[in-house]
Amino acid sequence: MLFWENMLKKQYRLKNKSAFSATYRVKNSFHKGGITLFAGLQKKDENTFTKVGFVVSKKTHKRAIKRNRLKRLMRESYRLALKSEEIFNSQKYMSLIFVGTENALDKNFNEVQNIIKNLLKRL
RNA sequence: UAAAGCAAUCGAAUAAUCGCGCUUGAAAAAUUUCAAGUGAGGAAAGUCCGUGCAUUCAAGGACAAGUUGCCGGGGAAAGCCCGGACGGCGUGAGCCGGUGGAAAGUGCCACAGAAAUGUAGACUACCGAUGGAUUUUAUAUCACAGGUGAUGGUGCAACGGUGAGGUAAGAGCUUCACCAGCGAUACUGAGAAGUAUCGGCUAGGUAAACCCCAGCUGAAUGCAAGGUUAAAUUGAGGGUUAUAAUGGCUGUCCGCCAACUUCAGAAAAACCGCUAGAGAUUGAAAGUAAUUUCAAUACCAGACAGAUGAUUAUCUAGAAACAGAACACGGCUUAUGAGUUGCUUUAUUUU
RNA sequence: GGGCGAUUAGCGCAGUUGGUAGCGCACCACAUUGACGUUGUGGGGGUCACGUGUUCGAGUCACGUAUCGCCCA
Repeated sequence: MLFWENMLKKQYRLKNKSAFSATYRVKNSFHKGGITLFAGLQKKDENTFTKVGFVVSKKTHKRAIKRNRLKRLMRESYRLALKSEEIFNSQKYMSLIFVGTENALDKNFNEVQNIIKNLLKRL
């Protein structure tokens, strides 16, 4: 289980549209501070990777740079959480999706990091 | 020194740790690791113009439709750029301008006003010289014929304006002075146009109303264009290997896993197009300039749930603006913090 | 990435050759009623999204900007 160190390369990302909609359909979600976490089904096979997606919709804000900024912050927070092994039960799920909304747009890195840690705890 | 104008430039920097896309090489072995290199903008934006490129239709001519509109030059082209003319704004450096034709034709010009385009005049008004009538020839008189367009509390605009002469009253009245506008001729200029002289005295505005003239344009769809390869049906996508096929789910039995129907999805993948170019940087030459030509140098993003981030320290204006490539390019427009450089103007002070 | 459309009173909408901006609901006042509602009469409320231009004069014409919505997989 050493793949944690190299997490967030392409292969650990959620990619297919079908996979996204499948995760949404489980309806297992948590919300805090403008970020919503969707979790998929529990794993059947321990050897498969947990895949992650980050979403900030175009309706959240018009400017691409602000949406990109939030996605990067969320991704970095998740990466650091993995590295420090503060991930709790998150690896039991096949997929996770973080959805950023309007309230999270102007937050800085520390705030986003705290929110994401909190969300991971609650899983 | 202050306030302005124009042009250009920059678009925070350095170090450490962790991390990402792409390319190349090596290892491992079939997607991982290591190393090296490289990795957003002046607007990448808006999609307002114009191209290349691709597919489909058409292919000759004319009309229609659209579009542009001072002159010359540049440019692949452009609602583009440069230089000039004219007009407007500013004390000035300078800035702004969709700037052909209203004397081919049509429409419109509310309200007000006598009248809104027809060299008008019903009405109001002035005159009664000329002719006529009354009368006594003259003088005088007139709801006469007629003359006039100066007069009219209008209006954005009233058929050139102001002053003088002139007349019965008046009038550009081929009377005068100055001004405005129109036409012709001459000269200057490549041309737009400018200057001078002469002429005739008037021709309202609107073409971002129809229109006329001149120039230009095959039409439609946009890289999600389009091409190649592979696969053929899922219920959480794909690949490889191994094992089982009286198997799996369940403690056991029943039941379910075929097919059909219904519901919910999906039509998924890989490669090409894809970045060597109406390019970039530097230098030289031609030109007032836009721009063009020549030489040298290097190859400098290419993703597809979509790569540039986080932390710390130094620095600073104290965690700097506007803002993120998605086939590519030329423009235009809009957003933008703090500065820096050059030239010029105006004002003040000192010498 | 590409292509369209809309913006007028608190809300929903009209507004053609450019000439003082209207309708319905809502709101306010009065009348009717013992009171409320209904009904009737009257009234208020507008930067015509914003800016620049054309014109004597722009909701209307032209150009630019902003916001909102729709379509193409």
